[in-house]
Amino acid sequence: MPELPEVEVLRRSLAPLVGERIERVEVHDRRLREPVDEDALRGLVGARVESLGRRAKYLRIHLRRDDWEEPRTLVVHLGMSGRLTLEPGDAPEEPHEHVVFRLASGRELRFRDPRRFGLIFAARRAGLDTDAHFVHLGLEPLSEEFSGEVLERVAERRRGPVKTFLMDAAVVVGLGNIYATEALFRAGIHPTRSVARISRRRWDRLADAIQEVLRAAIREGGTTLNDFSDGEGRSGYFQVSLSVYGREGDPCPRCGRTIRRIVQSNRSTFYCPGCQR
DNA sequence: CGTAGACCCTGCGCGC
DNA sequence: TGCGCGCAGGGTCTAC
Repeated sequence: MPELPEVEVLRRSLAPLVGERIERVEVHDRRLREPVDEDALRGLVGARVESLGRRAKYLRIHLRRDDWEEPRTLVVHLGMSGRLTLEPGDAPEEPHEHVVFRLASGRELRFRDPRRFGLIFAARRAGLDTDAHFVHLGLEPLSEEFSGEVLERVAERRRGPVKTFLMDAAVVVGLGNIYATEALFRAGIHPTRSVARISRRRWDRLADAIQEVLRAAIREGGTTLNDFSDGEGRSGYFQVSLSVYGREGDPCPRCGRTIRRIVQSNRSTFYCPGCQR
């Protein structure tokens, strides 16, 4: 469900969390991508939310408590079907609500995830980037150091199709199936093209296309295909701006040729045979 | 070492 | 209407 734009939209929508204090933690089902460490989460009671961050598709909720020697961070990954919402405490419990944080204001932060590919854990904030979940991650695409030049340099050590390359978090983070697909359309690059056969000019175009599509999606509140919503339950609108993703058989918005679907590494890829070479 | 494929899990929409 | 199948926005582990 969520790629970088959706997690970023979620992060921004949860601004009202800042200053809140955790009063109680309920773990209803520990079976997620990794078993939930119930004790570690309950150890967060009494902590106050200081700020909200993001790395790749991971949301980071930074916490402080007076008697802690160092701050901790609650890390949430939504997997394919996860949702994190801030709700009034009297809202009815919904299916698959695995973890619920009761807050001092009476509101609740609820983590719901039907498919249970998501993840939630607490860690010390210091050195978080050397945690096993983060240490291997590649470039942040919306950062200063991201460019066609770096992409090209990383690609020198790699082979295989560019779509697979873009979806490898060791290369660049935050791009999933939708935005990797859309960025390639915008850059006019065929998804099966080998990374060894992409010119410097096209790497530049691709880096620009990645940043453009991510920024546009954030602006539109993310992509809601089925069930994405931000922390306040609002849907995104970027799905109407998708050019090729999910549009097999439709005419290409640019040239009118029929959009095709293929499978790469077990994932659907959509592209225009006219515009992408 | 890097890459391709299977796998984790539930729900939904489609065709019969 | 009911059922089986294929598919879904992610990440990790294994076998080459």
